[in-house]
Amino acid sequence: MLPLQLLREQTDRIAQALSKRGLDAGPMLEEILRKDQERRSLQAQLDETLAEANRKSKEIGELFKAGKGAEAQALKAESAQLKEQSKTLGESLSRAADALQEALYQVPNAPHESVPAGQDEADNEVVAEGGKRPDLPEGAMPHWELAREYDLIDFELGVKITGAGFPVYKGKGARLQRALIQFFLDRNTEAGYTEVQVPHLVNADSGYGTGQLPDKEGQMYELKEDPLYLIPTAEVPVTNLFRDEILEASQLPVRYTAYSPCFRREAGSYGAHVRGLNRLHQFDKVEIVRVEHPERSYEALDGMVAHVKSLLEALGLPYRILRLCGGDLGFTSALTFDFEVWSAAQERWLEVSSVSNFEAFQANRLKLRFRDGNEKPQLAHTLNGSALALPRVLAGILENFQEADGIRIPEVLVPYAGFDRIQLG
RNA sequence: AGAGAGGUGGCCGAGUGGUUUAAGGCGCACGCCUGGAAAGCGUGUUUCCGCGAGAGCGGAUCGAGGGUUCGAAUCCCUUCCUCUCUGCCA
Repeated sequence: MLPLQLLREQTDRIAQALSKRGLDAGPMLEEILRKDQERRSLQAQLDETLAEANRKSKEIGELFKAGKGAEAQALKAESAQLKEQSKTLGESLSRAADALQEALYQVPNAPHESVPAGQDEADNEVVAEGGKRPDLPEGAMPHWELAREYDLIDFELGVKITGAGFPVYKGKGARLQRALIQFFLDRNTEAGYTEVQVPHLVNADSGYGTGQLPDKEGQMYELKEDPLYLIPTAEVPVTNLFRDEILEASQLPVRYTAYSPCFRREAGSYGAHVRGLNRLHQFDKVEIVRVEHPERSYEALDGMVAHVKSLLEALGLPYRILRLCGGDLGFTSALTFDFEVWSAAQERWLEVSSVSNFEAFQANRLKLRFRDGNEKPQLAHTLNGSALALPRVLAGILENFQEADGIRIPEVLVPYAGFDRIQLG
């Protein structure tokens, strides 16, 4: 949710920025400002009425104390009338406030100035490319065939116990997955991120805090008996650690990393592009989250991009970095860099990380602020990124490092995995 | 899951319907005092919203949400959480 003050003071700039999402936000913003005006006017009226009622009540108290019961009775009647008024005003005010809130929820984050205008992923800007695409041996296979060949992942078993999109990892497949998690956590820790373990179920307040709610509840699994959601990413619980918090400026930046499974309904997805590990309902991910001073958030974003890049380079995977265009940018993000790994056997890019600066958009919902000395609290900036999402990294490793008689394990993973090759027999 | 006790400002802690304008203490900030400091003294110190150029004024806020009342931290209802005991359990 964009801070209202920003919308008031920089209406044109925000509208301009939003146009990069292909959104004609002008009328929307005007409507919000009108609703804001209405709310403020009602607030002023209500405050005045309540102030009057407060004065009267105090007077009544004093009259009673002085033993002037009759005069007090007369004032009571007046006071009761004020109460009636304030009740009506209060109802109007909360309706107006709700309407404003709802309208604000509809506005996506304003893209950063560096975000290119564009409709969809075709308009994303490639900002870097690295690693070497392999020359695959004769008879190279996509990862889902490799997974079957070497008995690493059993998709059908997952279907039996849960449903499509819930794979069962076995043997070296499971071990490799665990190795990756630990490798990422270790690297993130070395880079200054503090490891945290957080709940995998969150309440609705947390969903609102990071922007999964309202309107996108269909993307999360929801429990039937309790008002809880399975997390679609560790971003939700980790960022919400700071909901309703006022930090000291000296506590910034906050840097956290967390491993978690992620649950996504992915309603409406189908076809060849979602085969194998390409798109799942449950997958593992290691996330990095930062809370930053507004003046340093873009510097922090660059640092996160550099860090994620170093992970892919350590693994030796061919990758590229994209700056997302307005049309492809997530609802809550101001600037996002996506990382993609080249899937040699599928001959396509697979997204393995998304690193974003949300500026004050999430902080505004979260009421996440910081205080510099004796200054008034102000909204912090939040950022997060995957470092990294497991399944597609696994797919990339299996496909890119396959050889005629086995699969080579990246050197940095060998100490974690306990083996350097996957082969038959 | 059952029974009981609780939830008050940055922290501790008083407060059973009306000078509570939330006592008192600690912490913190500023000032006085001092050669400098400590002590001492004084002032200030929740957050959000509205009005205002500002000083400031007003409203809300005692876990959350409703209610009773002219008036609620205080009484009633709902709900969340914490602690103790019992039960269950990795």
